[in-house]
Amino acid sequence: MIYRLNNLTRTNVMNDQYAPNEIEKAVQAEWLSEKKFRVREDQNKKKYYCLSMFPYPSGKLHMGHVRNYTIGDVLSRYHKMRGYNVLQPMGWDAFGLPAENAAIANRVSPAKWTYENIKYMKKQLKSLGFALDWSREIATCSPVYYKWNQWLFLKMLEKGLVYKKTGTVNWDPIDQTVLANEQVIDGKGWRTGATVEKREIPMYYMKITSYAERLLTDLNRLEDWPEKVKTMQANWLGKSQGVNIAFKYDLKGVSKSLKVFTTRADTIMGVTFCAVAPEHALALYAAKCKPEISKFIDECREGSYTEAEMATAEKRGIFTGFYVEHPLTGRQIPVWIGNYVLLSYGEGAVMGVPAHDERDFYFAKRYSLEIISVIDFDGKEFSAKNWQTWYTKKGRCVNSGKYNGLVFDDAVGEIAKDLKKKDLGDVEIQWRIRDWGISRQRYWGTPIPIIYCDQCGDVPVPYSQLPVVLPEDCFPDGSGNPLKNRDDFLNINCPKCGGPAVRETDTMDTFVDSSWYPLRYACSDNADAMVDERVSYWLPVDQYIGGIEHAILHLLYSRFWTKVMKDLGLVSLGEPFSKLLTQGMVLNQVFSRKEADGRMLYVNPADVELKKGGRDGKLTAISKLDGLPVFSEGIRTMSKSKNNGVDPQELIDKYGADTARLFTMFASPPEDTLSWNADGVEGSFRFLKKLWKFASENKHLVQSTHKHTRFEGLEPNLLRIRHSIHQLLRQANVDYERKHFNTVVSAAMKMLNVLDSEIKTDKSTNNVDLVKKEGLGILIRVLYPVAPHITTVLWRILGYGEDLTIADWPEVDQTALEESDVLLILQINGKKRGELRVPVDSPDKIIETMALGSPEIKKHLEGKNIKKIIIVPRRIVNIVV
RNA sequence: GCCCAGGUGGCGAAAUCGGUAGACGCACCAGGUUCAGGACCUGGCGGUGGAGACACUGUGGAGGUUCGAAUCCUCUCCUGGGCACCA
Repeated sequence: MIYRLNNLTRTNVMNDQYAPNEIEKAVQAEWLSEKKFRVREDQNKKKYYCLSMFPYPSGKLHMGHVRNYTIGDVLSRYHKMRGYNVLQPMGWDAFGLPAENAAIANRVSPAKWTYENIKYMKKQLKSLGFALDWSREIATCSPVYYKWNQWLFLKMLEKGLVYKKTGTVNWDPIDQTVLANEQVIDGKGWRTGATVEKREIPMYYMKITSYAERLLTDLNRLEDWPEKVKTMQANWLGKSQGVNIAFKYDLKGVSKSLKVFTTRADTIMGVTFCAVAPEHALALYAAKCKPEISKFIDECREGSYTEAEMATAEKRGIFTGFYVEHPLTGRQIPVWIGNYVLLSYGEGAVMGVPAHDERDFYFAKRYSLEIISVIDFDGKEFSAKNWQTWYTKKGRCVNSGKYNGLVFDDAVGEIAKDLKKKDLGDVEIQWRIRDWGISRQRYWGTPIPIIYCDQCGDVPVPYSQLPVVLPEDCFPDGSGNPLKNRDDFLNINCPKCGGPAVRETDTMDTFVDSSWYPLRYACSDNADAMVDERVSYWLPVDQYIGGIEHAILHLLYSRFWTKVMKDLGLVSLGEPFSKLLTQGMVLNQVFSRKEADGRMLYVNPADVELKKGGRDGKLTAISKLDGLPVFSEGIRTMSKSKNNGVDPQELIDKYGADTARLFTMFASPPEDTLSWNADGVEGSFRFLKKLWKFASENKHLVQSTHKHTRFEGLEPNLLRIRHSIHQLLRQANVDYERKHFNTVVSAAMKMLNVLDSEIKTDKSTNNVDLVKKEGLGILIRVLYPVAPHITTVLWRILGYGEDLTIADWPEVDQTALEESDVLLILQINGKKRGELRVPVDSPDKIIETMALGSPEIKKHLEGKNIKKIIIVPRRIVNIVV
């Protein structure tokens, strides 16, 4: 039977116990049938676009989702009550690797797996009662969505913002396939165990580097972004001013130069070697005649290419046999190949100054290269034996000829000037960020709209032929992209010459999908354009909410795409997100075991039992599934790959959505990391039960008290109660604004405590009812954004009003906050020694006298001289002795 | 390795500003209530000493600034996030 909210008669439901599942079904049914959260543009209202990062449809919701979407829902409902026109949409980041992994594991097509997951997770989201406008739902794997990925790709290609070059990937030599970083474990392929190699393949790139300056300066416009995120992005962009320097050399009689970039040109006289990346042309040339160099380069190819890997790997090198000429001294400088030099940073070469760079120092020590100190640190002794952290500090030049005595800025200036005169260098701005490689050698993604023709080369798919539709019935098996075997997809006539041609089989990075979905929600029903005028009403997003793990990549790519769309005249928007809330990760234990075939097995913590074993009583973890031991890997963010997610369904089934939401909000402030532990749920459930009981015991109130709202002549205890309620309301307001929902919940709990226990002791008078009615009305509204179902029912049944979703937010009554006296803390030397209640605004002189006269203070003052007395108004009297 | 955060009772946490550390909950303990309960009520609850009033001590660790520090500064340890193909 479907429970209808309007069928709940005013008396009988309140006689029952709190039954969350029935209440929630009824309330949700009404929200659905009345389309409560569907919104349209309304120029008369302030808009509030509240967006939570859309989920990857991995199968089930996990607690991270519940947390994320509850935060968004709380903010949406709060702002709606504050009078905003609120848009809160939802959709699916539906392309990606896990669908292919599922296909490998279960022989189900990624499409089927994805759509089934979406269906289930949508049901879960609905059961949590989020105020979502489902009419705008999008899934990035749908052709009506990804068509516009392809469309914009082609536009960017026209503008020169997309280009092709080679890039490095992880190559599994056995499966003959490209691996994601996640699929490389300790340098080995996840399925084959083969040592992974770096391989250069052609890829498409988006020119994010030409937007670097704007991405950096516009960070200043993002006033309501966390500082930490802006810092991380600025560091990622990595603007640095330095000097590019050319080291000349002769190759078979041809004069060439090795170009390096340095931020420490002041140390140029300390250069004792140069190092190039293993893929550098000079290295490859050297390898031609020396097999040991060739072998070294091959060894460098082993392992994945991630920055973390490169930075932690042992620094190794080999001499190329070449020398280059120092641009200022003319000295011959040996050129080495270094496994720590990145081809993609600058031109793949660095100058080595072992005395003032830690990495160069250890490299020089290892290969017995010369170490020359050229910086003086206020006379501190330099030693070529052991590294000191101060060697990298800036100081005055020494051992540097004409530059001796110059400080950093002057030295760099002079050196750059001299290099420029010789045409061997100049000051230069360098960025850390690299162009965005978007090609993926995978099936489940947006097809890149390019056709290869023997006659015409790379030909863009004509706009009229978009979208290039991805066949949905492929089954990846882990050994490469199945599109390569789909002749119906592959073979096509060249749009230019009409001759036989083949399609590109690479698909796009899924970060492309998520770079513009916030815009699409404004106009998801428009089949004829990527965006339309509704975007200018809803965007920018007023509040974006998502995990801190997206602080850099997703948010940066999204900012980049928005700027590109602006430059293409599609939107007038400069930045997509006005305010950002970065949710802390939800963590849980990770348990794993290495299987006999070398693969990692992850066991969900719910399936792990901790047993005290052996004589030492040590805890061992046993998998309940097979009775065998598993090992703790510590606590990590909940993820599918580590199998440590917690399915919220059990919680919802047992306690209801309101409790799940309330508990999640109460557990900690949104920005904090949260280690999952469901122990406190009972308390949240108990609170809602207590609220229900209190309301049902007092259901007579609302009808019985007459409408007047005058609170004059209240008894002192009732004045105190009103004081507490309004103080708590004020606190809750502050906490809603600063998004500390845990203390909003505790304010609501305190309100109920105040109303329940303090009034209980009084005889019921008209005044008591008046104060209770007001207090409960405030409590219901304060709690509504967090626990919308129970409050919706109480609001209507108690007769406060029909529709809580649009009720007015309660106002703080300033007169209720007035106080006649205040409690001061008495301290001696900052240590609490007593308390003193004084009338508000007592003069300092009187407070002083009273404080000195208090018995506790007298006792502690014996035999001591008072030096001074500090009075902090309304707080503290500190006597310094 | 580099960049960014965070460390407060047995546990989650609170403390808009540098001004009573531990609000609000969980767990636990004591008592009550109930035929029963995955129910409810009352009280206690950082540590040490003390019968008690109370005293000392206490916000990862070590220093510092201040009348006063969880909060500011320096160093250090630990934990988490990111490091460009997980999303």
